[in-house]
Amino acid sequence: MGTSHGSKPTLTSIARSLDLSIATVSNVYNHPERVSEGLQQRVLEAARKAGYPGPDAVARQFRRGKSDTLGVLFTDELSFALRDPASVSFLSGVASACEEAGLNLILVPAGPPLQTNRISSVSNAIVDGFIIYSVPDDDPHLQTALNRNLPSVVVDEPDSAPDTDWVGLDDQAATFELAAHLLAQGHRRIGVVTTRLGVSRYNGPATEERWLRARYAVQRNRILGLVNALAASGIPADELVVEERFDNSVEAGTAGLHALLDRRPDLTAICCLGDVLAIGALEGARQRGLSVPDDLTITGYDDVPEASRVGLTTIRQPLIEKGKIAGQMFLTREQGMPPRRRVLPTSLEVRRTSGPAPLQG
Amino acid sequence: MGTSHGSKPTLTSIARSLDLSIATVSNVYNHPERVSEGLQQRVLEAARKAGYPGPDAVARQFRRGKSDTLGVLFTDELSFALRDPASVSFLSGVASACEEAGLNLILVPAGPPLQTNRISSVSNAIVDGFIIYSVPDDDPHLQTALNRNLPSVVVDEPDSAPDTDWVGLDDQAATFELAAHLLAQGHRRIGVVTTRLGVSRYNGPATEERWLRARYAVQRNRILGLVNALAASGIPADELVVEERFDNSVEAGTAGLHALLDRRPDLTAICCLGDVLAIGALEGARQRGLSVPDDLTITGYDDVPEASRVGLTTIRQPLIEKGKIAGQMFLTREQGMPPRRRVLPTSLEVRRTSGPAPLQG
DNA sequence: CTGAAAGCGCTTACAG
DNA sequence: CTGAAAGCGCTTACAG
Repeated sequence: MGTSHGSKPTLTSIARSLDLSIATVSNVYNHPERVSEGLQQRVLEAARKAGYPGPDAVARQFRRGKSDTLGVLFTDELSFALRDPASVSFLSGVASACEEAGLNLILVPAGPPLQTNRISSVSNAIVDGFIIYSVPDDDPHLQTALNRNLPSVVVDEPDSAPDTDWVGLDDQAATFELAAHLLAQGHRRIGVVTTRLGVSRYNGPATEERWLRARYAVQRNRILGLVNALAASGIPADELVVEERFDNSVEAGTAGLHALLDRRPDLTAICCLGDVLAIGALEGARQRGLSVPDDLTITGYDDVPEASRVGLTTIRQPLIEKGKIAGQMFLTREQGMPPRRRVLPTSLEVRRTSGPAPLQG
Repeated sequence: MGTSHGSKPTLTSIARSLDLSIATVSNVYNHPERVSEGLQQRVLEAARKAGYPGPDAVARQFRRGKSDTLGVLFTDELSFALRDPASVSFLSGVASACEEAGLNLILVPAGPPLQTNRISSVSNAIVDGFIIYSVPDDDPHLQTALNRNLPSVVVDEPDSAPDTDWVGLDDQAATFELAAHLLAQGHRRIGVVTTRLGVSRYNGPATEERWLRARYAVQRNRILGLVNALAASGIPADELVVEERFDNSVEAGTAGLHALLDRRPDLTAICCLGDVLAIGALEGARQRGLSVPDDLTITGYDDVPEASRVGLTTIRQPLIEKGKIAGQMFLTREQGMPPRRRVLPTSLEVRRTSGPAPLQG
């Protein structure tokens, strides 16, 4: 294309070459109805010849004061978040809402810890607002995002962020329902595989003290729900064996199951606090020659697409819907509106990986 | 936070309140080493009090001329792309590369057709360059992106875009290998389930004429590879039965398998041109009471994570790696460099869903 | 170590 | 239907 003689074409250079005002050229792109047909054609033609791709995006948004872009803040490395089908389904819902509204979507990793006055990704992202997805309590990036004073909605965690909209689940109630199901099936010795409870890498048993102080509200509430249900049946909290894995991966689920069963071979049910972990646990059971659910019950959480295909008993949450709602909350937020709080329904999906507790050998 | 008396704080307002130049305040954020410790503290303190979140992102990037943001252009609705684990793995690789380089990632849907001089998402996105992911030949959004004269890399399709880097596979060679495997196992009557060959919604049989003209290079080349291999064994092209589905989903795979088998119950192998379709086809076989691979061989393409878990015979491509390479190509592109072309290796993964052709009944 | 000045490219009232 | 002018908030040489 006929670019390249001289400097980059701009609105100004096009206007000058046609002996028009820059306002008119701008109008051709922004308000074509204000410009006569003939002039429009002349301008577009000149632009084409000059290799002018239309108004510069940054300058435009600078002037207009908005970017038509929504930021999604992930706690984790992006590449990790994208390996978790639950996050991906959520994101897909956000994307639907964005597309309808003509918004672009920018993925912002919380990434490495902040330096005090260095400009981070979160500060640097050009967005009209944030969706903050599942971030630990007191995350510094969360603060940074909130400081920008843009309309934001928090998803899942932290469970109370001041002055922002929130959408998430009642995790305690949901796991209570799961526990009730397991108890009804005769399970008494239950193990839990959870993802990280703290921000630094740790894999191993999690004491009650540890999970009670977990910086991730979701995991904390899920375990709490389980414990409360057991307590209601007279099973003390320290009966619940919890194994923690930093990563949320299939491999972590397999490893978690082995760790649990090595420690307590008498467990009859393993509750994984995410489907990906559960799928890994299923593989672990296979490796040990245990048949599911006859020898061992395994459950998940989230109901990702693969869960139904492998027959996983799990707690369903409306992942895509959650993303759509988060997007909508952003779109409908208005100045001075009080923060909204939206609790989404969950349901227990009983499938093939859970069954009655085996009789004691 | 103590905002809200008067207008939004800016670099200028902070500078004025401290009786400093704006350059100094800017330096506190951008070049702290140029400012004395004491002054830094004073400025940061004043900023905190005023609720100033640091230099405005748009203004900053406007001035600097770069946005530290990479755009990924998807052909499809974003929400669809995110439902395809192959795209997601790819994206995850791109994200890795971006994170290392401190880039943000913006997801740009090609979305609805362009109006001539209206500003589209692609024009409006604030990015330093594009990764163009699997877009049909002659896509107008591709043109728009390329017109911006930003460093861009095309992934998979179209297979020849002028003046841009490209990364993808040798799809013909890859499917040739697959066909050779099937032929060796005695398969002669082979069906194909492909995703869309054109841009408008169509589900049904695809004639040779149709797939030869497919606007999606990937599908075209995969089918061509199959046909060539069959031809080499004396099986004419029109022996290959191709069923097309617009969506790339599990459901489409199931429907595709049924359509194929309703039409030609004597098929012994079904090649799905994507793993998600193959997973759906597996379900279809189950519904028909066919045992895989004894009654029917089913194969996929891509080797997404779930493929190995269900034992799917498939062609493996390095999805995450592909994303990383695309990101790296963008990062390492330099002015005046000739376009680079990177062909990634594929390999046939023989697993449990393929086997010898059943003897004729 | 700190400051005065230019200017990035555009859109938007407003006037004619 | 077209144009002159202001100004969005910042960073960067450059000078002192």
